[in-house]
Amino acid sequence: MNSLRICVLRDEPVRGDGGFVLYWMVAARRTRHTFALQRAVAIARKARRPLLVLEALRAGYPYASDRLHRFVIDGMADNAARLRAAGVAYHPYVEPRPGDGKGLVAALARHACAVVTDDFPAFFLPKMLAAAAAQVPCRLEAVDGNGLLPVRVADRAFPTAYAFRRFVQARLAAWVADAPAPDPLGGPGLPRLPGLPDGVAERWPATEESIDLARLPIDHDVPPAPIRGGEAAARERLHDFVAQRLDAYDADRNHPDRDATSGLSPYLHFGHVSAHEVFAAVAPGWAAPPEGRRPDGRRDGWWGLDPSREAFLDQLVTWRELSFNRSALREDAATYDGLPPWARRTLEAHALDPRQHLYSLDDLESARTHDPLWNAAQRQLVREGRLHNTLRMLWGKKVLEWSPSPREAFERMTHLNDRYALDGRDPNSAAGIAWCLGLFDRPWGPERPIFGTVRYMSSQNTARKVAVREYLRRHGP
DNA sequence: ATCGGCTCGCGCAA
DNA sequence: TGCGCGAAGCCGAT
Repeated sequence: MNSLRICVLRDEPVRGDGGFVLYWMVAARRTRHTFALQRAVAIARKARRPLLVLEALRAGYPYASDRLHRFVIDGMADNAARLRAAGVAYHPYVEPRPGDGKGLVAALARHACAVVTDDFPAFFLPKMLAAAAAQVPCRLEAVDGNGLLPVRVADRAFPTAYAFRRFVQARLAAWVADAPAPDPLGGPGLPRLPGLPDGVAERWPATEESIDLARLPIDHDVPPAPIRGGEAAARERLHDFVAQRLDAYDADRNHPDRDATSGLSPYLHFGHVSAHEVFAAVAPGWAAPPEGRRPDGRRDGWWGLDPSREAFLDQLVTWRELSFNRSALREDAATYDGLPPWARRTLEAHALDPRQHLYSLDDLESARTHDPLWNAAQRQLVREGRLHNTLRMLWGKKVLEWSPSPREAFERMTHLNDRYALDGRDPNSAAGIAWCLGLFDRPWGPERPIFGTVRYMSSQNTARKVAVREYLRRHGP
């Protein structure tokens, strides 16, 4: 495991007299293909101490809802089964009320040889980690298992996919070779942990899969999504995609009426599957581009694979990792102010243009606009927790067109996506939205009202280019 | 049906 | 300094 993956937040020797090594799982919520768990196991083996995995879910984080909670708790059931079978202590904890979990990590860390956790460059996790670092009295490491490349491998954020592709193409082969262990729990067993430190289980009791979400102070107006979360569902989804849909990905992925996308985004977001495992399933044995291929930033043919695999890997590697790189290196990544200067310039020059349709956030949230295709997209987001890629672009463009200002449009899109999308609050998802306002894109003439030179899209043209009849029917009122 | 122009910033070649 | 090129577009001319 490359040292760029490990961020030492508290640099102390591993305590020989600790009761266990603590892995505080917050982002890579899985037991396979995970650098963080692998690191925690390695420290525990060397110290000959048990491992304790704490998987926590707060109640008071932004947008906490039945939907997001259900998905994470599904994953906890998988992790519980796997870890308990491997003889590793596992403590799943869902906060009953905001703040109740305060002190749990510190209470465990007092007895720990060292603490390992996940490094995730977005949402409230960096702040939570910084706060925890002040409470943990022993060695604390945050492990970056987000992507094929460590998120901090570059020292700058890239402005375009083209520029990032050049960078990735020159380095990817080496990083692909440095993959996490498929099963970090394999090999010699660890000593068993006799029990949690006194008082911990009483004050912070373990959560059951059957927990009653209705009793939690979270947003009950966003019901669970129609898909199950967790590592097992993620793996099933991955293998189903590779077997059933990958071959037609290039031809079908942009067509809302065809069931052609991978649907892996929510699982990647919650760490129920790793980018490495997805990569290995899609491009088994891939080690390097064809002989003599230059890292020129071009998309086609670089991998030496068929067009469908190349198209999917461009999503998984170029676009996803571009957004993680941006999220880790730019403080303003998740804000309107983080848009490229040309885009802000042109949007603000048109901020006061008259709007033909001006909707309130409530109109948008309730899918009450004059545009049936947009309403269908919004209903898919609200009902299913996802939004087809092709329509997400159109969806965002129209939020810009129908909002009082570009800044307000950005806030609304972020709100709707973070609240309803299972993969909201993720760098990749956030970049997909910001793209609608010019991020990673280029200007396109002619200059238009509201958009300026930001790329324009119309529902009419979208419906002309791709079939949406079935989509409109399925996501009708 | 296809084509060019619209427009900006970059990386590289010269 | 010039040039080619880029997430998925749009529109009008041919």
